[in-house]
Amino acid sequence: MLQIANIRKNANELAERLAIRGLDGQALIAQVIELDERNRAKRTEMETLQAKGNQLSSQIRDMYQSGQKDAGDALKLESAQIKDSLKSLETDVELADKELLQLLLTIPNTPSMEVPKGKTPEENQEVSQWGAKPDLYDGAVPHWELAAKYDIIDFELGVKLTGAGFPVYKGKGAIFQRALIQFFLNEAGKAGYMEVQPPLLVNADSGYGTGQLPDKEGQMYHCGVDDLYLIPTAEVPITNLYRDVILNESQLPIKNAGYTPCFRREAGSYGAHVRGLNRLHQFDKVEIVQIVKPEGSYAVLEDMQNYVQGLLQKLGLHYRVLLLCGGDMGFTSAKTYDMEVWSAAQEKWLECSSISNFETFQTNRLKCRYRNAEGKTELAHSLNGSALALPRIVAALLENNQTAEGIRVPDVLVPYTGFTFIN
RNA sequence: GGUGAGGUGGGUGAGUGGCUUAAACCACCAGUUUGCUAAACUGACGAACGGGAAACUGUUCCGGGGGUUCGAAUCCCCCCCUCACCGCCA
Repeated sequence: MLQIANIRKNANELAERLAIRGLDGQALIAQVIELDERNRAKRTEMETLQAKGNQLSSQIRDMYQSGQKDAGDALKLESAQIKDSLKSLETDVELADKELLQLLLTIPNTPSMEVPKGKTPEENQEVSQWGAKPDLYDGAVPHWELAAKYDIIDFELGVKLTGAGFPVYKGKGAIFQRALIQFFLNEAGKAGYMEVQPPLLVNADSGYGTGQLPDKEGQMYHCGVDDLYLIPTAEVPITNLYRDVILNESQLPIKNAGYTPCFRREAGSYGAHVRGLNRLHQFDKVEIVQIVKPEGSYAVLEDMQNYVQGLLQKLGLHYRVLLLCGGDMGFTSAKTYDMEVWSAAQEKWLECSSISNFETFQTNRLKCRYRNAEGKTELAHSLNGSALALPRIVAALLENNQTAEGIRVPDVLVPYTGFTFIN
């Protein structure tokens, strides 16, 4: 959620930034400011009256204590009248605040000025590419066929147990997944991220804190009996560790990493492009999260982005880095890089990581603040990124490394798998 | 699931209707002094929002929501959560 104080102060800049998403920023901001001005006038009126009432109350107290009972009784009447008029003023202010809040909740984060304008994925900017498309041998097939051929991932079995999008990993397939998770976690540890194991179910407050609620309500699995949500990403529980917290400046930057399964309903996305591991309801992911001081947050975004590139390079995967255009960014992000790996047998790019700076958009909701050098509390900036999401990495590794003899395991993973070929 | 006890500032925790501007202690911060991984002393120290150029000032906030009252952390009602014990159980 955008900060109202910031909107008041930097109206033009924010309007311009919203326009990067293809929205009418001027109109939105103008609407907010108009509501805000109206609300503040009302609030001042209410507070003046409250002050008067408080003053009367202490006068009444003094009179009773000095034995002037009649005078006190007279003031009581006046005080009761003030209370009456306060009642309607208070509801007015409450309604006005609610109206403003509702409006603010519908406004997405303001893109950073470096974000390209645009509305569709085609307008994303390719920043860089690494590696080259592998030359596959003649018998090369997509990963879902490899999965069946080597009996490492069973999609039908998952359908029996649960439904589509819940695959069962078997044998070397299961070990391969576990090896990747372990590799990603160890790398994160080496890069200074503290590992956490958060709960996989969260309450509604946490959902609101990181912005999944009310925006993406339908995308999360919900346990009605206990009113809890299955996490769609570790971003939710890990970032919410810092909800309602005032940090000391010396604690920043906070760097956390966590592995969790992720659960997504993916309502409405069916079709050929969801085949195999391309889109699942349950998948594994290692997530990195940072809570930092505002002034350095964009440098941190670059660090995180470079860190994820390093992982892909160690795995030897051909990838490209995209700077998302305004219209393709998530609701809460100010700047997002996507990483896409090349899937050699499907001959297309697969998104495997998304790294974003949220500036104060999440921390404003989370009330995640820190005490700066002057001792003032200030909202921190939050960032996160996938490092990495497993299924599409697995898909790319299976497809790109397939040979007539089997699937070659990348060197960096061999210490974790204990085998060099899936065959 | 049963029974009981609780929810107060960054933390511990006092506070049963107005003198609370929320005590005290701890932590954090600043300073002084002594000097070796630090201690002692002194001082400052809740948050959000509003008004003001500023000094300053107003309002709200003691789990959440209602109510009683001129006045509520304090009294009443509803809800939520936590802890302890018992039961069940990995």
